[in-house]
Amino acid sequence: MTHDTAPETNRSLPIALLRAREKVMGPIRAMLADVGVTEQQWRVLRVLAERGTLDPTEIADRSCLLMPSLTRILQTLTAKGLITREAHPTDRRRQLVSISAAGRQLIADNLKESQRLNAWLRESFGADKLDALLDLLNELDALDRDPRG
Amino acid sequence: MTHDTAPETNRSLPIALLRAREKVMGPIRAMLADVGVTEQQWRVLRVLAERGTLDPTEIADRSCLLMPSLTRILQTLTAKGLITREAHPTDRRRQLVSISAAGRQLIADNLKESQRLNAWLRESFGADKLDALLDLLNELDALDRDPRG
DNA sequence: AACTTGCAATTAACATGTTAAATAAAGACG
DNA sequence: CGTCTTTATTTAACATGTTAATTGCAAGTT
Repeated sequence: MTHDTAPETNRSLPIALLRAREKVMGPIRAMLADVGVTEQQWRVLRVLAERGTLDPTEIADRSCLLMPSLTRILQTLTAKGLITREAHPTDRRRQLVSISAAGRQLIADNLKESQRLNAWLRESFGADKLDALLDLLNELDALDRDPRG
Repeated sequence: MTHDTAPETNRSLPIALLRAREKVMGPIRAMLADVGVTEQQWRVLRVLAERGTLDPTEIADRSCLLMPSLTRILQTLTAKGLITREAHPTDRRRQLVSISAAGRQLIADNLKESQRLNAWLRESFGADKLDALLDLLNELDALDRDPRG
């Protein structure tokens, strides 16, 4: 039975990544839903809390969002009062985005639960396996050559 | 410096999964864009080609899509002539969905390129690491307990 | 200065993700 | 048989993903 078919979805990396992500994100989304922010909004807030004031391009890069999505998200976060935006002093094309006090508070309010979920994952899945998985994923992401050769 | 912050996004599993998925999907999306189907439509077609006639609920499960998304995708695929839908013989709530000849042809047309991309990944990333990664992802997905304990 | 090129951010258009509610039909049950 | 509960699918509403086009500004060139 070696006829020419596509690989089983079980061994398909894209789908395996999708399923794994769904497994991990479910509880996090549930937590965030209570506070009224989405997963992506949470990512943006965390990046801003970690790195301080940034321009949208760098936020997009660090939070793994495309610019069009980020544009809308920044509008939403501004409307919610969780971030502030100011003009760049020397380059009028750019903006500078910062997290607000309310934004920091939102993160603080959810930090413990977030850590609890992380801890559960580490225990449940195994710290060694989790680290191995993170290493493999980061290595995969580091592959920079294009598959068109 | 052990002040209480969220973990760096570098070691955040959700983001690592997202980045890895993006790395893998980029080339695949490029291939599919030439044919005019999206990644999700491609997943549905592949599941139908693998397993034959299925009802939407099982398609959703196997292709990792939510029912509302699948509803729209099935409409699109029907309009494109890539699938056919018929009423379930005994249960009028359900449908039976099958891939059409044109759908099979589309898969056949892209199978070689799809396999080439897979082969590139195996070589570039390493067959051993790829298998280890898939195993870890599947194990993670198999965790079924809820983190609310 | 006028022109060209490049970059940052937005907008547009369409597809999907996500949750909740609505529909319709099957099953259970008194 | 009629009612209640469950199941399969769809619809609604809003947020994001994705690609292409657009706008406003910066920088380089002649």
